[in-house]
Amino acid sequence: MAIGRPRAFDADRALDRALDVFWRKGYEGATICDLTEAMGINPPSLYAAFGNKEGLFRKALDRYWRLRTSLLDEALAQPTARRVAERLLHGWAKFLSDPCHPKGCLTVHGALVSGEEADCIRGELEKRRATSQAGIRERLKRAKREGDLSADADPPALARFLATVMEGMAVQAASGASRKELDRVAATALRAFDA
Amino acid sequence: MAIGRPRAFDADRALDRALDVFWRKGYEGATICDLTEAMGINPPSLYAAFGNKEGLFRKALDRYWRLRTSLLDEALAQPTARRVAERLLHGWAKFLSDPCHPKGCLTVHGALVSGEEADCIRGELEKRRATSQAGIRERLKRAKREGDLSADADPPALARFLATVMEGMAVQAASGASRKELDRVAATALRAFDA
DNA sequence: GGGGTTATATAGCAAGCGCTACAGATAAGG
DNA sequence: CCTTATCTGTAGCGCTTGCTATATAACCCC
Repeated sequence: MAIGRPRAFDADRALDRALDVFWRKGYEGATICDLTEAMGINPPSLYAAFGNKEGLFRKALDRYWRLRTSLLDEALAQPTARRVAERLLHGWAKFLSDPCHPKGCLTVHGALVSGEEADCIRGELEKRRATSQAGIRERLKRAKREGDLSADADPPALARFLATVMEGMAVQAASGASRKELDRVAATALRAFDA
Repeated sequence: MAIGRPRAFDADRALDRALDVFWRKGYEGATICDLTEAMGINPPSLYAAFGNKEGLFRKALDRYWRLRTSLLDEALAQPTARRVAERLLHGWAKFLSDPCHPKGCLTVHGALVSGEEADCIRGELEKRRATSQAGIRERLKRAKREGDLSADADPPALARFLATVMEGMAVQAASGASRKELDRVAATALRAFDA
């Protein structure tokens, strides 16, 4: 055990609470007061454990990203491009409307608008979304090489399309769209694969 | 001419400047200082002319909405559902990447995240996006009645799909997507109509 | 020119922001 | 026990926010 007075809260649990607040309010919308209240601690404990607001956000983002990445990986592991797209969009619909956590997508919420001080956060989120899109693109390239995607298909364009639909679905979810409505959007988008 | 000292600035021009700031920074990201600087006036002039920050935003939003509505109306006036969707998405791609104004869509930017005080703004923007979607839906219903949309088509689902793609495109545009990339997304989305 | 009315510029308010100094509390090592 | 090290709670710092009190300037009507 480390020397000194031990911390009186569970850092992982506190991080989950912080993620919930950021998820609902965005990076700038979440105040230190909101966060400490949700985490059940006082400001000095927060700063001692996580550095500052940006550090806390980055650690919470890592937790969020694990959720999102597992979703993505599961989809990319499907055997065909069509199955990948299906799993991606319908899994996303389920995720966005899951009652266990706030509606919408943290990276989309936080990435759009900000005062100047949050520019680096916006950059970070943009980077992560680009990474996701690149993962889909590479998977579709492979599908084309393997022949389960037609020879005249355009993997980068398809990947961007899927990423765009997912981002749009996040906006819809944040505006109150239901699971059923999101699934219908997903099904409609998938028709672009059948054409 | 009204009695009293005349105002020394053009309210319409000032409103355009304010719109530009809100468009780039969002409702909360735009400070009174940003706004007054861009508008070339001092705070008391702003408050005398527009009430408060929220009032200024609503008036700027009305200007923005005129741009967006004219785009929508032009698309909805096309003779067939397919042509409507084409015009909608490609017009939107052009709009989002127009170098004459900031990238992205004001209603999407402002609508996602906020501190509590901006809740009513978020509600207003949600309402406007819902209105747009409803306009598309009604046009597609008409197309179905008129027979240029197949009998098994689902106008509400198609309208939601189009709105979702448009919102996703706004996110992409805000993240730096080019006109060409957005047009390719639009083209891919349109394949859902051909299926 | 004087009175009334409205805009302007300066300057600063109260409130909320992210963050921290400080003192007290709780542990380990001696 | 005392010392050292770390965490906790209170209280408040400096700064920015949206907004405004006040005094002055510019216009119309008489």
